[in-house]
Amino acid sequence: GFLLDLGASFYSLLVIFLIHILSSIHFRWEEERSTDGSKWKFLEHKGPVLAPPYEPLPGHVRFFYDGKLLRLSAPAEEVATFFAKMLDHEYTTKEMFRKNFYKDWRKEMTSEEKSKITDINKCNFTEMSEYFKAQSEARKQMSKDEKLKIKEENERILQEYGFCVMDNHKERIGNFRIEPPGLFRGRGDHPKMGMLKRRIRPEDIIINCSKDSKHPKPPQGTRWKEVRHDNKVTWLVSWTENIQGSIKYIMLNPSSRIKGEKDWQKYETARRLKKCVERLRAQYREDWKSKEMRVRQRAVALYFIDKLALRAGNEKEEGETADTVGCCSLRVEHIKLYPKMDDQEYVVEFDFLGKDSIRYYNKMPVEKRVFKNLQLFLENKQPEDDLFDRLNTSILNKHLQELMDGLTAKVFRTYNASITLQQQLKELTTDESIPAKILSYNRANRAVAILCNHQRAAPKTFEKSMQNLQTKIDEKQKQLSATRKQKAVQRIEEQLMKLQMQATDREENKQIALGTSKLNYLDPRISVAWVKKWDVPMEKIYNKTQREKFAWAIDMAEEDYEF
DNA sequence: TTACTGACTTGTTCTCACCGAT
DNA sequence: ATCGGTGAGAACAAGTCAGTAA
Repeated sequence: GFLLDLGASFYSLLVIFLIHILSSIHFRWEEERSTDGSKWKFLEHKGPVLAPPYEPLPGHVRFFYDGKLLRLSAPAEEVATFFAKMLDHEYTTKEMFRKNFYKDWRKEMTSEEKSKITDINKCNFTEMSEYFKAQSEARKQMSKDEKLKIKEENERILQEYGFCVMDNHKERIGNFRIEPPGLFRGRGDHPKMGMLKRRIRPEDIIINCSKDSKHPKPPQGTRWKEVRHDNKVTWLVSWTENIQGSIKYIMLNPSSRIKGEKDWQKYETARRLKKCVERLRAQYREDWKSKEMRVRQRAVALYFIDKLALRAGNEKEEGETADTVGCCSLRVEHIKLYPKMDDQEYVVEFDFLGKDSIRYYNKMPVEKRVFKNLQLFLENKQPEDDLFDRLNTSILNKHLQELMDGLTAKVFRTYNASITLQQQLKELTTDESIPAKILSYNRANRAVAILCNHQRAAPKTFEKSMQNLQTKIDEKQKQLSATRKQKAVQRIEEQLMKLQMQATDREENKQIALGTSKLNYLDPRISVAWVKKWDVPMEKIYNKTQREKFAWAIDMAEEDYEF
């Protein structure tokens, strides 16, 4: 037995070794990964591109306070220009925005300015605003030559700062420019809107690279805050932002090995969930009956996360951010229970602001047991109380971790999104023309976007662009009826059909955003397999950037791939 | 147990270059 | 040559989740 074991393990080792060699030739995302948690061995880069220094306004651009001309000091003027640039936005009229801006602006004023400027409503920024509008107009009017110059300069900067070397590969960096100073906007009803986002100096910046690399140089006469060599993290540059006090990073582009591998891993975790999801579902249904309140809450929350693809819902510090919630942080005021609604029983109505203050509104019939539990959770509570008062994301994720290695709340979103795409593609695709297939693909993608509540405001140009398409369709139809020759008829019919598909697609997509799910939730191998199976050109599904991001999947997946 | 930090993913919206129509 | 619509990419905000300190 011992010898047999030895023999068997020798052969399996050999096989693993051979596979390893073969794959390392073709797939850099399958190169050796270390087990000690280090993310790289060698990292060299040129550091960030800093925001350009402030250029004072020309003398003829004036600022008026209470109708009188007032010359501002450079620091006060700079902050004033941030406001002036936003004058056309609705939010500069919001009380909170103006209040926060004014408070931070005053900090930049000289004592003389402070004593003169006492009321933001008496400030007149219109000349500044007009000046910036004229500037951007002038930029548009530049000659071809001038534009080319700028383009070449940008390209040069990209070549110099936009790449790094990580281990044996030259990799594209994601955001190598430091965010310029400006006024913080925030999304939704944000308590900090209008605050000054300060300029980031070299002294604020931490550089991360390997010891044996050529370290990036700070600009003449300055120094970095720190240069460290931490290969347990993937970022190249970091700094602390002053609005929330959080850390911002410069990291690699999604096309990089390190991001691609992580992405792959994410979908592999979701596929492992697929294998045990029925067991987990049986488990939480059982837990609805538990005698422990915390277990029941956990089970109902998990049911929502699974069924409705809700986010986990961490607690947030009050007053620091917009008031938004996810599953675990739902409050009593966010749901309504209807024992009967129309012809359905036990309906739960959800109405709350989720991530980015996007509204989530849904009515869903639930099982009686869930309904009864929800009634129980609501007992003796005020609207602003937590629905799940015995639960938070940490408790939930610890529980999930016990059920499956690597399982967290967000894996359910990935799993449900990907499995939905696969099912929908199977259901919707028919062996018709390419445009018809693409419509089917987009419809499958749409089903996922709806599940994940990826809405968008209908584009401003929507009606117009629908009209344009319709005009084209009408013309094509006329052209068709005017054509006699068989060959030509067929060609025009095809063109017409393509336009009609496009119109349907656009119409159905009016308020749905496909991008987020495509980029973050759908296992790209499903799409790659579909493309191969139905002979659809890859470019119809993924543009250049997406093909780069999903290069690993394009290489890996064959037409028989199953999520 | 809770608070807090750090690293990383996910999200919307803005901007601008490109391209076809006029 | 110019114009306007459009898609891609940039910008940057806002989540998730693990780890550590209090």
